[in-house]
Amino acid sequence: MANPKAGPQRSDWQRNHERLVATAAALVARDGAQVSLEEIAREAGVGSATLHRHFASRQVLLEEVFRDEVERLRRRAGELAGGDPRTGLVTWLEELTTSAANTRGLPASLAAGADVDSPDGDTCHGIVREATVVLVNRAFAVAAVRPEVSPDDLLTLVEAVSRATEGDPLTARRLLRLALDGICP
Amino acid sequence: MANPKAGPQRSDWQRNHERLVATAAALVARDGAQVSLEEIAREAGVGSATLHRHFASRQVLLEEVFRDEVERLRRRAGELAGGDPRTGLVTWLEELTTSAANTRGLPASLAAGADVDSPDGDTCHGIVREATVVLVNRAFAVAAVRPEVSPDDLLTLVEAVSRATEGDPLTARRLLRLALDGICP
DNA sequence: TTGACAAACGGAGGGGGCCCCCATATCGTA
DNA sequence: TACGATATGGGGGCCCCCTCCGTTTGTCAA
Repeated sequence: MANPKAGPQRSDWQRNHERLVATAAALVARDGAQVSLEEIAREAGVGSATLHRHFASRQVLLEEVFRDEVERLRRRAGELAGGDPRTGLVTWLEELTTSAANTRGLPASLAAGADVDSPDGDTCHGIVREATVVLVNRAFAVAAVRPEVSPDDLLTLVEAVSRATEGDPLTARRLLRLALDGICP
Repeated sequence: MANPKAGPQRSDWQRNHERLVATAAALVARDGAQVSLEEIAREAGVGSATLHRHFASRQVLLEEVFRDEVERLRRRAGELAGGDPRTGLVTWLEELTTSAANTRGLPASLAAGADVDSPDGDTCHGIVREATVVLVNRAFAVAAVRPEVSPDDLLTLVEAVSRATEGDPLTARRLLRLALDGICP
């Protein structure tokens, strides 16, 4: 239904789709990822059946809500992959954490996306994961990261920290630095 | 209602209270902290009104469900406060993380408890927090921890990691060690 | 322009959850 | 045993998720 490969849809379909995503973005930003789907439909001026026809699950809707921000992050990772591997990875993890802590609902959505078994490029979690893998591998190559650390470890850590500090990017950033540097002197 | 200072309650009150906590413990262990309160009441053989009369909120019920495990942890912290400050703190954080990751619903309950403004000794979060403060202060005294690290930072980190790895204590432990030691060599 | 068909819509309802009201039942005691 | 305080639970209100199905709307060919 929300299939990007599908042919041209009717104009009302497209209009409603956009209205739903925009409304969902606003309400998720205000109330978090658990906001009522009924309320999103009401606010968008469509019946709840329409919402469910467009998005098979809450997660599918959230994926679309956060797609732009995640695309921005992906491009940023591309930039960082051109510079110093160590700085690049650290900056990436910091900016990812800050973005997630700043974007209500994103940490929960990224974490939920980790449990879906669709190709990496198809989910927000997958996109972030691919970017992280690239930057971690570059850091590995110059021994800037402990060898026993995996990209998924780092992702779990980032998602955990940003979820625990949702709405407080400064604390999120501080906790991430703590984890990166270690607790002991 | 669930006030421990209250005088002797009627026997049926006490019986139902115990049944509810025991049933809640079983269902939370099976399904997590979001299990339906109606189901707990049904399974315990009481009306849902009775459940709400005994526990003003889900959080109050969870506090009671996890009280024993948290008391066990508190005692363990007391033991650890007698040995080496550095080892004691690290062991404490590891065991706390492992316990939380192993106990379905506990991470969520601890995190939720952080937002309640009741005295530290009254909530599971508060009890864990007091224990952590003691051990962190001992570690501070021998400079075994970076001075900019606060007990609440460590708690947030532990709660975040254990929540993100709920049901997988090995990963929880690995991620905690990572954070304690730092990501880079 | 119009007519016909596929595509899309939305109200309504079933199933469930949370919480509370109040008529009823039970416990402890005199 | 009878009485009053204490505790119970069914049922209802309200909201949520999701689907069915009768109705509307957009599109395109004639």
